Amino acid sequence: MTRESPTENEQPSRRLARELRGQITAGDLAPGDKLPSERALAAEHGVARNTAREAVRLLADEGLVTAEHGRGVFVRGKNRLMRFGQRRYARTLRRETGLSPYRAEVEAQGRTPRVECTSITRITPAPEIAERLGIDPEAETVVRRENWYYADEEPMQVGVTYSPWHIVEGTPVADSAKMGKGSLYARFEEQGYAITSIREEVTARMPTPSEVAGLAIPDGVPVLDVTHTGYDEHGRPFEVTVFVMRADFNALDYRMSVED
Amino acid sequence: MTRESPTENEQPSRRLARELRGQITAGDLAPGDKLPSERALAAEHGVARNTAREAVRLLADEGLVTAEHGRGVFVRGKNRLMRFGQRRYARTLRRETGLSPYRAEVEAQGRTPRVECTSITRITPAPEIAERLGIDPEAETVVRRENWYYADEEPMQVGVTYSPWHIVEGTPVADSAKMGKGSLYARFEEQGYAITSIREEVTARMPTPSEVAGLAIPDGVPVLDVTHTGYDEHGRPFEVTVFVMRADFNALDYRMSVED
DNA sequence: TAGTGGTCTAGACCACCAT
DNA sequence: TGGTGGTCTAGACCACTAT
Repeated sequence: MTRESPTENEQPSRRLARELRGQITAGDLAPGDKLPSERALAAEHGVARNTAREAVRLLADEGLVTAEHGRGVFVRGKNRLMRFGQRRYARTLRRETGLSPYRAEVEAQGRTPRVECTSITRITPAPEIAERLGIDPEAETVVRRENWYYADEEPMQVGVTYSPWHIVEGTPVADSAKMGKGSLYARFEEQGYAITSIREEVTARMPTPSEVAGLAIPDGVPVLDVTHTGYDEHGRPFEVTVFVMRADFNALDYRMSVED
Repeated sequence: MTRESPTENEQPSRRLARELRGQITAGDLAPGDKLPSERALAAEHGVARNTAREAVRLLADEGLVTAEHGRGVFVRGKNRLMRFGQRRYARTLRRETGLSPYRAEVEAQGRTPRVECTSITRITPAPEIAERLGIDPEAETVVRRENWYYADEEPMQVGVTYSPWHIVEGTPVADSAKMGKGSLYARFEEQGYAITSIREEVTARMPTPSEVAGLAIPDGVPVLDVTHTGYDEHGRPFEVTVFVMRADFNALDYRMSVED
């Protein structure tokens, strides 16, 4: 599969990257190990520092190493993945643990979860949101609720939930002071909107500069972009949540039957 | 959300990147437009060529532009997404159209699909595969079937299917000459394995060098990595397929009910 | 303070593309 | 052929980290 033999006329930066990659995959450089400094690599291999730097950049783009300013370049470990699927919304999970699915998943990994609602505003929905909520964006406003999800104080995900104003007006969903414990979906259920079916549209992309800053995303790590729509027992959509997750820490796990 | 105001002490490369990004998002530079050459950008903004180049690299990493050797740097258009979900496996789709779900999706977009099976081999499965197939990797071999998916001759996905030898021995699944038309799942069904439920584990990552080469993936485009397991009516797994898809052309669309 | 990565300069040559 | 991006050199200064 992966061809790792030297090519003729191979460029110095590629050659150096290939050598380092080999040491990483062979285990000579283990996760957490520090690579030689760019200056040392340059001297040892008889290239300019910028060339050694380019080699390191290639590895960073592949997600194999992470550079830390002033400290060095380190081999990235395999990260524990948090897996989220439709069980995220299961009622039994909420009833048995009293925990939101995010908290349950993080605690299961022995880490400390924290969820912070950073803003609740009332806005005119973007067309994509209004379309999924089945409302007229010019006639109805929505409540926009931004949640940040941390594990051991490291940011993992951002979720922005949109819900029609007429559904959440006066409820805890629209007022952080009244949210209480447990899942957002418990609050929806109390308002008569029990989540019964969902749609999840998944894609991946590189993070925007503000996402890099907000989620502290290292180089070479993409994000999963999940647009989730929740439907009640009558098939009516009542909330859309756009999740942005670090792809190196998060995965999705769906199990479903195949319809005829 | 996105902060695009100049910062004090902003670095020249970031400043130039921000200006170009602004022109792109404002529409002054439309999809398909060519950016000024690196040398022109450098001269116009009074920076070294390497600095202009760094600015372009930042935009490429965000997926906003693509550099084409010898031609120039171009603004990337929004790509049509092909959406795949559990309907991919629905029997009615196979029966009504006689097409594989991939072909159906691509034709629906007015493009020309092609699927090529590049290799069929019999191997000892990797532990992750054996685990999902519920077999002992030391006691049983699997058939490995590699399929490449194209749209207008542009590679979109690779899918590698693993199935226990005892299930596919002597069947068209293990012999490309006998495959015939239609979906692989039609062939499985003929062998008594009707796909009834599925599990899909989704994550995203940057492509490996060989994936970059094989799928012709531009800079700054991640891949979706989907491990799919197919189960028959008795809940027994009979095939695992690992899909690698360009994230800028592919999306996943799942609809499912939430269990109690 | 010494060592690290981050950025920048001002050149050079090469590989690719269109004309 | 001229213009483009791709790479490389050999320096320089800055920002961050650890001691």
